[in-house]
Amino acid sequence: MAEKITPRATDYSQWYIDIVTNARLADYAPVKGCMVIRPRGYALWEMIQQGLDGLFKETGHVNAYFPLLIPESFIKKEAEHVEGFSPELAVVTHAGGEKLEEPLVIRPTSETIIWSMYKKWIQSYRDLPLLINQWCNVVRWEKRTRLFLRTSEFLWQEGHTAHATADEAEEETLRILDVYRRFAEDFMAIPVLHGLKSDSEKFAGAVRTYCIEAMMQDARSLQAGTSHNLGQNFAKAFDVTFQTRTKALDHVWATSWGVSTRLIGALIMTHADDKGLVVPPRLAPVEVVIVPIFKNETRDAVTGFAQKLRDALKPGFRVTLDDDDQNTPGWKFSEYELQGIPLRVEIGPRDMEKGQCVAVRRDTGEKIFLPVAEAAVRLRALLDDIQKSLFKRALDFRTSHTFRVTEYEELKKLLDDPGGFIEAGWCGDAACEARVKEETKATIRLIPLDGTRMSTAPEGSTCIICGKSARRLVIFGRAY
RNA sequence: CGGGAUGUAGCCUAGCGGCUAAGGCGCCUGCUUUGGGAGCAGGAGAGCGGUGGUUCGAAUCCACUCAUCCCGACCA
Repeated sequence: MAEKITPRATDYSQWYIDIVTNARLADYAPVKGCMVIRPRGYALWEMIQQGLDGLFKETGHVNAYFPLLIPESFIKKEAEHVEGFSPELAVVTHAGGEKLEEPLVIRPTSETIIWSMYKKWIQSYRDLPLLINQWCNVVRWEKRTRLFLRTSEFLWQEGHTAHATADEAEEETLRILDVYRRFAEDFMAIPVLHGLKSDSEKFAGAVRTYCIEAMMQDARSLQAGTSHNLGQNFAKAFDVTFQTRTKALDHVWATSWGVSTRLIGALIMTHADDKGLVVPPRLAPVEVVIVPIFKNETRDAVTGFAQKLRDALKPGFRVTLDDDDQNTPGWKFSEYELQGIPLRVEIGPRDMEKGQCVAVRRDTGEKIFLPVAEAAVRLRALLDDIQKSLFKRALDFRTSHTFRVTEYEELKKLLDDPGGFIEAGWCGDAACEARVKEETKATIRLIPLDGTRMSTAPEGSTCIICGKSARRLVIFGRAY
C-alpha cells in the first residue's frame, strides 16, 4: 500500500500532499474539494479533540450541538457577516421533493443559528456568562482547495460565549487565544505567534480578531486558530438582551473562536520530513511501536518476550506490538517512520539474550540500547525529549526566518529569500497594507501583543510604505 | 472565474498513426527468507477520462466535453 515518498523540494505543496496521501491520512472525495479523512488521520483529530476539550473544561466551557442547516435570513441579519460569507455559501433550495419557501444554507459557521437560540436562553445577568462549544463540520465553497488546509467541508470546534460586560468578553477572547497558544506549543510542538488581525483580515462580524500564526517549513505562514471579540454585533442583530444587576436592559457581549482540521495540516507541514510524518508524542495516537525481529525458529521466543514488554508498558504508554510475520522488519521500520510514530522499539534474539531492546527516535533516527528492566523509565524520558526537541527545532527554524526591517526594499528581498516573518513599522492605514499585499503577496499576519495589549512601535518608527510615523510594528508574511 | 498542464490496471509511468498496449510498484499462488521497504518461479488485472469525427487502420490526429493538478483572484 504505502509507496515511497518522492519529495519534490522545489514544490513544497506537492511534497505536502505526498506526505498526506502516502501516510494514508486523507483523500479527496468525488465531491469538489471535499476530503475523506482516513482512520489514521482521524486518530490525530481525536487526539486534538481530546486535548482541547480538556483545556476548555478547565475554563468552564461545555459542549453542545446546533443544526447544520440555517435559514438564509439568519445569515443576513448581521451586515458584515453576510457580506463576508455570501460568496462561499452552499445553499439547499429543495427538500422533500419541493422547492423550499426559504432556502437553507449549510453552516459556514454557526453564530447566527446559535444566537437565535441565545435570544431564548438569556434573560438575566444570572444567565451569564454562557460558555458553549460545539464540535462539528462546516462548509465553505472555496475557489481553491488543499487537503487539510482548505477543504470545502472541514471539521472544527467553534466556541460561542455570551457575557455581561465588554471587559469580560475581551478577557474571554484572550483566554481562549492563550488556550490555543498553549495547545499548539505544548501538545503539537508548534511554536506560534499570537496577536491581533488587522481590520482587513478580521472575521466578518467581529470587532476584533486575534489569532495564532505558525511558520511552516517553507517559511510560509499558517493561521492556526482564531478568537473573535464580537462586541454586541450579534446580540443586536438577534436582539439578545438581559437585565443587569442594576435593572437596566443591555445587549450581551459575545465571543467566538475556533480551530479546525487545518491543525493536522499544520502538524504535517511543521514536523514532517522526507521519510513521512513526525508526530509529537503528546499528540501521537501510538507513542511506541514494538517490532520483534525473528527467524522461524526464534519466532515464539522473541514474540513472547516482546509481548511481555508491551504488557509492562501498557499502563503508562500508548503502545502497540507488530508481530505480524507477513512483512519484514525493514518494511515495518519504514512504515512506522511514514506514520510518524515517535519511538520504535526493536527486539531481536541478540537483544533478548542481553535483556535489552533498541529504541529508535523518529525525530533524529538515533538508536538507543537500553535494558528491558529500565524500559518504562527510559522510554518516557525519550518521549519527553522528543516532544521538547521537535518544538525547539521548529522554534529555531522560525527564529532563523524572522527579521526586522525598516526599508520596503529589504522587506521585498527577505520575503523572496529566505522568506519568513518580517517585522516592520505600519502606520495603521489599510491602503499601505493593501499595497504590500498587491506588490509582494505578503499580508500582515498579525499585530503582536505586548502582554494583553497591542504592542507599540519603538520611538521614531516609521511605516514601511508611506514613511509616516508608525504606531505599531507588525508581522508580514506570505500565508497559505 | 482567467493562465498553464495532465488524464493509459489499485498506484507510478512508457507508448504519440500499424501487428495480442509495455514496464515498475502493489495484489494472488508456491518455495525460500526476516537486524532497513527481501529473493526466485508462476499468475490475475486495463483497451487508453467521455462523446463525436478524420482514416483501410486511432491510446496516438481533430473537435467538443468532463475531471484533476499547478499559478492567480477568494479564504480557516
